[in-house]
Amino acid sequence: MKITTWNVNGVRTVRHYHPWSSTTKHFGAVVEALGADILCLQETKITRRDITAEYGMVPGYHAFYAPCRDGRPAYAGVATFVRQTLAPIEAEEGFSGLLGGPSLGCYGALLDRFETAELLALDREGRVLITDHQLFVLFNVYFPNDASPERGLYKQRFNVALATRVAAFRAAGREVVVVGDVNVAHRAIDHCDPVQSCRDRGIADYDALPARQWLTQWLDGTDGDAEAEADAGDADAAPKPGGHGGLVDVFRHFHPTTRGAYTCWNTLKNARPSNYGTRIDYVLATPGLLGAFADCSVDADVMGSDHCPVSAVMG
DNA sequence: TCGACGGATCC
DNA sequence: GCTGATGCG
DNA sequence: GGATCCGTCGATCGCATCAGC
Repeated sequence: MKITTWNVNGVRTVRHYHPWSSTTKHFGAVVEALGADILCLQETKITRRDITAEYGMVPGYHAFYAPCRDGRPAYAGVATFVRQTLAPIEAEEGFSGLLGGPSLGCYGALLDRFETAELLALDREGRVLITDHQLFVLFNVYFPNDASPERGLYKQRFNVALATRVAAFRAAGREVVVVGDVNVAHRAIDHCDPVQSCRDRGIADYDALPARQWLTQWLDGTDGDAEAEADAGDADAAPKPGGHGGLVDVFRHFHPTTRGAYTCWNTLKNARPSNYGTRIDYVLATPGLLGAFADCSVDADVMGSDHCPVSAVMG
């Protein structure tokens, strides 16, 4: 089974580009050509009104959309396509449970630690879809960009809130996969020019950026969510299935030293031909699932966006 | 990224 | 319809 | 003096939408 994540920068534009520009006229053909069993798209930039049959009824797949709900039609939005032969048990739009529609439960400390108004503000930009695939719960996430200080703060709050929901599933014994555009180049190896990045961000060390520190802590399992804190007092306890111990960056697990494996290139700088990019799109999984994965790859030959797809194969 | 520019260094 | 501006990354 | 190197700085694109004509 193949899981693919791709920030498409507009779901209605991908079919115009290589490798399907000349042969592919229909969005469904692009989905089929990608060959994923579960396809997670970010930055769909489409409103519910504009989801025509071409985008909403893809042959062979169930389609789930979470558009931006704050009034901006061309902003953010995620979509998950699941091959009908492995239909999810249930799907949830957003992560807060406050957007209405079906719910997967398992909110843990979320509503205790966040005011409803803030949760809604974090969840109404169309950044999260959750699907239950029995073996695991899948989060399709478009994490916020932190270009301005205000958005940096928003990103930090979003990260904590989302991690809290993930932790709630894990505390209930569920395995979890989180895929999407994390908008963080985790380590220096994930950045084409770490020195320039430090200059741009006004930091002395590459790891000093708050979003990078947060990702490190999330992967280490020391991100301070409520369930993790509860477990911390029980240090001798053996790790339980779906329990803590962080998340695994599946690409780095299989390719720990590969350099230049970037997933995003700045269009302003025409940076893709020279591979002047960053690795900010990830497949993250609970350690209990690691044995189920066979590989994870960066599909840099697929054009049509400033990002390329990342695929993980199970079984 | 690219180019332009300025300062430091070398012979 | 076309054009230019805007918001976003 | 003249050539070269290195660090810094600034400009750059593409998509979706909307206002105005």
